[in-house]
Amino acid sequence: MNEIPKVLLIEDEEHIGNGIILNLKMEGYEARWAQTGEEGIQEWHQWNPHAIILDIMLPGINGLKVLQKIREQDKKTPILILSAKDEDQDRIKGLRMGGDDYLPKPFNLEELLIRVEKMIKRNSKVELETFLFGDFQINPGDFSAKNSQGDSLNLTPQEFKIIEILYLNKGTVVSRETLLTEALGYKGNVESRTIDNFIVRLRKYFENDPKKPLLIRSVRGAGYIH
Amino acid sequence: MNEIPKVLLIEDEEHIGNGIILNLKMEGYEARWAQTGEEGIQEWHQWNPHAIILDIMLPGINGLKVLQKIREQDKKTPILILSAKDEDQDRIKGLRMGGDDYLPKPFNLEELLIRVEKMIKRNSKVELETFLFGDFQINPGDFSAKNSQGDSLNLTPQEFKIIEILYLNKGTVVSRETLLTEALGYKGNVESRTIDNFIVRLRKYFENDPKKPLLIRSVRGAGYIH
DNA sequence: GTTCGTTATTACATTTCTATTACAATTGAT
DNA sequence: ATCAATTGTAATAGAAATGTAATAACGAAC
Repeated sequence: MNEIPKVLLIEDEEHIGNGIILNLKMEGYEARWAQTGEEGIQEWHQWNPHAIILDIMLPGINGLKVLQKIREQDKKTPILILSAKDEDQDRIKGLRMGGDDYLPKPFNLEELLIRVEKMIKRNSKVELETFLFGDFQINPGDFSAKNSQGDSLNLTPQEFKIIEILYLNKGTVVSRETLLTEALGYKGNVESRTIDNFIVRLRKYFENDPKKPLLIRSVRGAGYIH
Repeated sequence: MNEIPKVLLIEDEEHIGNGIILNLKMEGYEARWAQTGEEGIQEWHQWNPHAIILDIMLPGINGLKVLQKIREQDKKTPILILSAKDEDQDRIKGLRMGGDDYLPKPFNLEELLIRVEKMIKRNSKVELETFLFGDFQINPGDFSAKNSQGDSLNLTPQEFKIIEILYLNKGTVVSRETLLTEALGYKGNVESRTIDNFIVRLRKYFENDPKKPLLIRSVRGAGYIH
């Protein structure tokens, strides 16, 4: 449910493809690689990526054809065109046919990544700021959390609020009472194990060893600290 | 927002400026020309254009400074950077600082115009084009939907509006309230199952297994996400 | 005004989340 | 080591959000 941006690369050359895919993944994208136009069209349709990097020079079906085919049905997904030719007319043709951006080969990898990032950003509403809790990236938009291993889970609203408060008070102890009143709109009766139970659950989610918690530690007589 | 798009050019060189302004006007834009950075910032502030073409090499205040200044206050208006230098690092710096596109001089005028057009288009989300929702092609003209199996159905206006909003917010959660107010001009009373009922119907249309929805998922406590 | 298709409301079922309870385990003071 | 206080945990009751059907209200076309 968490939306890591998905990027589809359509490129036939082995070493270029490997390099791009590797870097996309290092930037935190989900990346797939289609080595032919047909494969690319199929992946686009089935996988529905957030952005496409398309090499114009492909064996078999031509890159511009692929572009055309995709644009017939899908005007939205941004497409970055790669090409060995830097001729004005090629560039113009590519852009006219629905490419969103154009990068001539050889290209600078950093620039490619920036352009991909920009394409994706401008196409998706600005998301709420995610934050890091342990090695989980927390997304306040949909209460989802994802780590680098690809584990993914959805928090409930209350679970999220507790995490958020702990995060906002990182390094200082937060009392049960604060958590009860701030996270859940609570009135009296602080003598309950409600928060403890949430903490148990959250530790199961986020701690490597829930029995020896590192992220959410108890401070006897005071509360919890992150 | 059905006005003529306004384009601001910030460029010191006489003949280049004349050429661009002339062509922008021929394309049907309203175009203004600022010959210095200061003037450009002032025009941007007062005139509020839909897009800005900015030459990095300016006398007096530096072009990157102008970019920075504008971006401090305005993250949205697309800015196309012109530069005599085609160095990777300049390009990357310009993009990093908030430029939306980059065109090295000398540039092809037609390409400039296409890029400006694209910047403006993607910034104003007016879509009367068909779009893909799941494996259904949605046609905003008549609210019809078709998939590759040849199934075809007609949405009602409200159903379409909801689909459209979900589509335009792909990847982010849309609250019931938003759907209620945006899909139909709704006032109060968000405590209604109206939206849920629409969602039920839409899932029956579009989901393979409406009981395990993939296209329109619920996010408890938040809304729906596509 | 009647009919038909669409949208809104209501009531209730279902699912999921939260709060409570009872008790176990741990901690720190003595 | 013992004891009291505190924290951890499982089971489960209770609450809240969502799913769904039935039906009422509405509005356009006739």
